[in-house]
Amino acid sequence: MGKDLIHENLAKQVKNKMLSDDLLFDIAEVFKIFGDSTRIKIIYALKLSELCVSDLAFITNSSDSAISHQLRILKQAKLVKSRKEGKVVYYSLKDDHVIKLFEIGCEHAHEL
Amino acid sequence: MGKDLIHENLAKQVKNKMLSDDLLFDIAEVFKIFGDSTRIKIIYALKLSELCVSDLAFITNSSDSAISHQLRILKQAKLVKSRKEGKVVYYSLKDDHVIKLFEIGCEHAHEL
DNA sequence: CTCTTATCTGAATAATTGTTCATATATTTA
DNA sequence: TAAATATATGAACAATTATTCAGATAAGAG
Repeated sequence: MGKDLIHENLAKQVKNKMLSDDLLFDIAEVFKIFGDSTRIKIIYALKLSELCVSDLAFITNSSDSAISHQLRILKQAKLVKSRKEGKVVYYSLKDDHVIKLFEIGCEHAHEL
Repeated sequence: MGKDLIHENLAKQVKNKMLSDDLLFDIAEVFKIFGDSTRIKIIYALKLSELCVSDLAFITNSSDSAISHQLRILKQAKLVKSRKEGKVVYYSLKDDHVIKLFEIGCEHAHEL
């Protein structure tokens, strides 16, 4: 027999309706990407304009290296895309989802 | 003189338009809360129904203690609220912002 | 070709964080 | 009052992660 459940029926019903662990994990992963100050700064900056690594380093007061690392993470998460022009790599937001997510997070933060 | 900037005007313009560090930090904090599998499971479960600690522990296959810790974090972040009825504490989502954020994150995760 | 510049990368470090375990608090029941 | 139950809490531990530093690529300039 299982543990005593206070609201057995309700709890089992909810458990049956739960999304798959894989999907829930992926959802958490998306949010994790947004959950870092440096990356949020990058996202907000890219919301304003396409920018290269050293621009972003200047804008966010970070090192080129730190920004490059974070851009790799953002790119792997398919939140930004890049194009190369000579020595310079230009980054921009991949789609409107990113902007929507940012804006709703922003609204919530305002309501603190 | 400052560092050489590749796109001096553009970078300075964007930097001037940046949100305050405090606000950007708060935005990142909101997302950080969503960026954990256990908490995402809790949020999704509470989207379906008001639930108590042990219900959530059962639903998420976690210990009561782990859930209690996470609920404290969610409550401090003003994402959930609680009411006490005897020995039992019932948790629910605080507002629709939480649901909206979850759903957009969900959409993006689907598009992987 | 050589030098400089822009970006990237890997390893090391420091800091943060989620879970567990033991225990505490609060409330109901016997 | 004493026992049982639901939840909360603090410390310790393990795992993850962001940054730095040194150095590696890649591309243009001289």
